Amino acid sequence: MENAAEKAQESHLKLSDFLCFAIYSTANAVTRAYQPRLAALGLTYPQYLVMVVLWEQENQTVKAIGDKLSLDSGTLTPLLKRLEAAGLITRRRDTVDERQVLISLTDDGRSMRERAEAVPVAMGKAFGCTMDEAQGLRSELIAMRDNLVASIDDAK
Amino acid sequence: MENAAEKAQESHLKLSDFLCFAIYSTANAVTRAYQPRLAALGLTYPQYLVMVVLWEQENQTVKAIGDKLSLDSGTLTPLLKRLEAAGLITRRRDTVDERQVLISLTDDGRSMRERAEAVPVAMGKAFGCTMDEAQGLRSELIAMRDNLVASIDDAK
DNA sequence: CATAATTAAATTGCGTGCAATAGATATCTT
DNA sequence: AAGATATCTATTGCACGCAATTTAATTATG
Repeated sequence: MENAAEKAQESHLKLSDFLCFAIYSTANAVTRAYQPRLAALGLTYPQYLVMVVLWEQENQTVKAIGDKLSLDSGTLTPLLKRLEAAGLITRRRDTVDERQVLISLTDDGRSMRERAEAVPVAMGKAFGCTMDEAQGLRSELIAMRDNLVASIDDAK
Repeated sequence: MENAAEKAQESHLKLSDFLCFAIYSTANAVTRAYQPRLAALGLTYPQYLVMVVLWEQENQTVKAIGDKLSLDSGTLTPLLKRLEAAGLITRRRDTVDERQVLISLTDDGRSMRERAEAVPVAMGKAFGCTMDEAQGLRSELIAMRDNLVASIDDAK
């Protein structure tokens, strides 16, 4: 038989209670769920996110894309090279500030947007929740994410 | 100028994408936030999850751990080998059913639990939400994850 | 104006995730 | 009992994420 102290400890380390794990495993499921819907486009989920960002606004720097997606150049540089190799984007140095690399859409990349419209429709159904639930959940997650990010420097 | 149909598609596209992205970017932030808190233990976040599962119940098969964490042997086998190399677990074939590999804790792995108690406490603070909010969010995410997983086979 | 500090992107190295496959073992079917 | 089927783990290959470092270019500072 366990004593009270051990029970209290358990309540902290129970996997089933972990909000973190819920976020982690749901994110993995999101990536897996996107995969068959993106297969026709030949995109991975992170690549799709970059395309969404570029469909919203062309001609962005790597830095600007990274800020929007919270990804650094270590992740983006090879990913963008793959999108370039696939003929969807172009990469060129900014002539004004040569530290920067400007990412633009090719005609193929731009025209893919139409075919991509079906993806969020299918995913919306897959989530199986109402628009209101989705909005509520989204704003709670963003608030939590910002709290987490703010806490990281303190913990170092 | 866009017509009404295009606008409707766009707004629907953005909503569902943002929920997916909120989950995705929050999960990335979770991993980054755990990192400094797990550094003292020498664990990555997925490794920590495996240890939590084993602290709850010793002597589990790779399959059982994988079911609880929704990870397959392609992810777990190398991860478990690293935990073994770190002296935290042991791996041995089940003599009754030799397809299975049983994972157990070493004394070092078992005793790490005490030091790990501080981790969920620190993370709880980092999330910056009440227990009730966390529980509510957790159950919503799990429900959504299960919907997503169920939808994957349909989409293939 | 020189140089120190900052910024942007690329590179390196490591640890996931996961699809696809292989190999060994166990179970089912007839 | 024999062959087909299913299960479990390992392996291979690829694409992230991210810390740490490097290189090049820009800006700030004395």
